[in-house]
Amino acid sequence: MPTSAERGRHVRARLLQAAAELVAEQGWNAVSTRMVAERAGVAPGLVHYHFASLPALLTEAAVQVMEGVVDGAAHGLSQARTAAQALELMLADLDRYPGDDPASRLVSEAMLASGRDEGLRTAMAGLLERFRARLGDRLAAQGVPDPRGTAAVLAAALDGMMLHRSLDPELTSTAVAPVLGRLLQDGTPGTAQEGHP
Amino acid sequence: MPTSAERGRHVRARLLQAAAELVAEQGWNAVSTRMVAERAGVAPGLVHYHFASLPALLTEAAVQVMEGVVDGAAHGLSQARTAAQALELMLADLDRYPGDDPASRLVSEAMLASGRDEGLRTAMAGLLERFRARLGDRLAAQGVPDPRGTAAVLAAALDGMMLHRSLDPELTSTAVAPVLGRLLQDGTPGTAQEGHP
DNA sequence: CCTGGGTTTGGGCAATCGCCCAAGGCGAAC
DNA sequence: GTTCGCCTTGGGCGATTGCCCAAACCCAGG
Repeated sequence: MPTSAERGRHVRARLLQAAAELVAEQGWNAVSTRMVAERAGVAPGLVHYHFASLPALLTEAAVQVMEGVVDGAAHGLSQARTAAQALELMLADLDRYPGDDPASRLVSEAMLASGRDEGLRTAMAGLLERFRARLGDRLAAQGVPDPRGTAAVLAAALDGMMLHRSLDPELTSTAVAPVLGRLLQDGTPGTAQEGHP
Repeated sequence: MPTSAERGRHVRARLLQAAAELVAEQGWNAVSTRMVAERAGVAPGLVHYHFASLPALLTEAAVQVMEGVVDGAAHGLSQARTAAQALELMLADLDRYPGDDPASRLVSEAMLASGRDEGLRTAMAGLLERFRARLGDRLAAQGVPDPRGTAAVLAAALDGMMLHRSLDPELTSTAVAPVLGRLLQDGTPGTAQEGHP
């Protein structure tokens, strides 16, 4: 028999999940408290009992989902034994998040909303930094030149391709794999200029 | 002395510009007809005289701005004489659109809104295709391998870095230049796998 | 049985929303 | 001077918004 406090925590979790779904479907600032309550199957007033405000609910919901995405990608990455394998695993993630699925949209919506919400911005910057660090460590272990800078560019490229994919479904992982493979090669002196701080 | 039709066109143009500014500042679906009218300095009712609906106004405003961005970048690109120069020009554009400026935000907002607006989606897909084609032609003329695929990845990487830059200001053009430079080198057989359709 | 604290309900508040429309302003054509 | 057509105004419509709150509810502890 669950105590009332436990039932309350369950309702809170359902509100968070409903909020994450709706942000992905309707857009960050098209989500209303009543929509969230309806999808969660509770009365409208409950939203402001469990959360201080609507932005606070959306921010907590987005951060929760994105932590799962980053940790999932980083965990898969830790099993790679070569640079090519790491790239292959990252592109598998690109297929898991095609750009028009709920998780991808949630991330994109949060990225834009972070420009107007300071708390969300710092939370997301922390997540990005964590992902870069793990990816950079993996690249360094494989002897990739400038692992830290390469990780930053690679992370950005993945995010960008996620966005572009919804405009061009042919931007598949097999299409971009040979191009990105060049990123992981040794730099040929003279062609690439120096200057990374 | 401007005729009334000419004054009408001028008001229409002001509404478009006000809409573009507000989408960048407040987000796609946080813009209201009354906000646009106020910034344009006209009565609220005028919005629905010049435009069929609010989404129609926002879509036309966004497409207009993005055409300018793409044409500007493509035009600058056409002056490059080497692959390294082309990369340099593209990174200069990255500095022009740091990710938290009005134009960058407008593009990002439109990219997300395109998932919920069919007309906007096709318009943006056309713009992306146009930019890729020009970039691909330029890369092909410099002997870059797989110019078409490289252009697609490069365009996505630029968009992604634009987004990441607002989370990490240190992601400057000088930081990523040496990394991206490797993309333009000849592929070393054996390291990059085949498979581009 | 009763009391107390956490949870839940549903309605109320003022504000804002997209869209509409009757009415007026105003230069061009006659 | 009168008529015509485009442009413009400001208010009104019903619906929806975030947030609030009095009251009911539920269950464990005394």
